[in-house]
Amino acid sequence: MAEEMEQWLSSLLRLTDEEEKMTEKQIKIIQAAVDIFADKGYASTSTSEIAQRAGVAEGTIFRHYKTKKDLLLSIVAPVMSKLVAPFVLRDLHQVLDTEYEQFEDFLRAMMRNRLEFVVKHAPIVKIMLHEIPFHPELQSQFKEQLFPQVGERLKRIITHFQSRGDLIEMPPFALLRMSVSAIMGYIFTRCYLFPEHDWNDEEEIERVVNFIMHGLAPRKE
Amino acid sequence: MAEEMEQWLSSLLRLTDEEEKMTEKQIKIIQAAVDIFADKGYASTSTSEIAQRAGVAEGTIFRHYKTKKDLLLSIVAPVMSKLVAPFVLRDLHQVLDTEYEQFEDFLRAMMRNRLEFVVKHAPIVKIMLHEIPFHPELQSQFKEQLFPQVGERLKRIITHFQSRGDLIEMPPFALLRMSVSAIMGYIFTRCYLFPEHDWNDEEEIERVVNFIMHGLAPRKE
DNA sequence: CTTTAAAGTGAGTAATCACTCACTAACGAG
DNA sequence: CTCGTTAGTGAGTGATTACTCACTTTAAAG
Repeated sequence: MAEEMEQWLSSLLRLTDEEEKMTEKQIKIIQAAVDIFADKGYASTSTSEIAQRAGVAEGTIFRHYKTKKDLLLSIVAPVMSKLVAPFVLRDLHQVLDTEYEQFEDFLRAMMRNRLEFVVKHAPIVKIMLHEIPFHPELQSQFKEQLFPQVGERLKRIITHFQSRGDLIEMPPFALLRMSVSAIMGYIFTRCYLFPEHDWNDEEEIERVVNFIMHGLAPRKE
Repeated sequence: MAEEMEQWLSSLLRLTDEEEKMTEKQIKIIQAAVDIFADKGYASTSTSEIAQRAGVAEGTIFRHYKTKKDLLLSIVAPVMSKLVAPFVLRDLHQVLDTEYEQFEDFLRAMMRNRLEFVVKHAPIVKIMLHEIPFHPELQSQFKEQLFPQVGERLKRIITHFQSRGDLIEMPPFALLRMSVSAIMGYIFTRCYLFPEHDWNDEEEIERVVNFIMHGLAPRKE
């Protein structure tokens, strides 16, 4: 448990330096693993296939990663942290509680930012989504570490705008859920359902933001 | 291909009679498979484990299902069809193009109806969501058979209310996407993210419907 | 150059995999 | 009762699995 916590903290802290002190072959291994995991799923990918694709002996994989699951976690855990990093880092300049004058500015920035991230790391995010339900280590990282912090933080932001009269009276969790649904709905459709479609991101972001703003505005009269 | 089509049609037609001419042991096999598939995922479930949980010899599984994948498909395919059946059956009395006077009545009915279905078949829907990306047979059933029909049908419904001036001017696909996002967002949160939470479905449905109606209403002034 | 530790190798291993097959049991039709 | 078909069995099979280990190669420091 202490080891997991340490691992998670370290992966959070090194946000910039990726593939830092990795061997050439180790990078090849990661690339091959990401490719095949995303394509066939973790459980039906064999270490021999990864080694083959990476142009490496099978033993080399186990020199760097104790087990196959270790390889998976070393791929997924950092991205999982980074995916929610903007919500958990207190001193991040981009998204701070009071930085945005209007809720819609906050929404726009957040949606642009996270969409960009998912587009960039699409295969790993796909692996993440598929494997979280089956690996207790990832589940606990999500349910115990990430969600409470992120949820609390977002709830405070929403309550802020709500108390200003910008949002309808409603339990903050429900407001949060509907906002996130609308945003994730687009990101998911855009990146996983129809990645080939010729999307106009700015236009769609505007639509979603307007949808949320009108849908959650205080009811007039 | 013809065989698949036949299989899919037949599974669509027998909407009522489930476990019709199944042996006791065959039912046990299906139940065990659903349990373990939902729990550990298809790929990391062994046929021997299914047999053990079902209290059956391993050979019995292969008497009824040619392969392990055959077992999966016989579980997932029918539910996949039924999940979208209300949208594809032309003569279904519950949800017809012109039956609902208001768009919000349509939304309410649809959301209630599909939520009930997902609650009822939660484990199989979970299996479905996880396995669709990795099995071309399921993918094609979704992308080529189900989605075009359902999408077209829903688009027509939306266009209908749009032309009446009930919905904002916007590409129907975008309207559809945002409506579905909001609805699925709740169903997903309710059934998979926090199934333990004490949900008040009627209240939440009302929230989501209002969210959609206000978010997609024609802009005043 | 020498030393040393880490990186890389690939044959080997026990376990497990999906699946087969020769066989028995059950059971309704004639 | 007899026959034929289907349901059910479980030991057996070859392939594949994640992982090990004794070994070689690489490379940087002294």
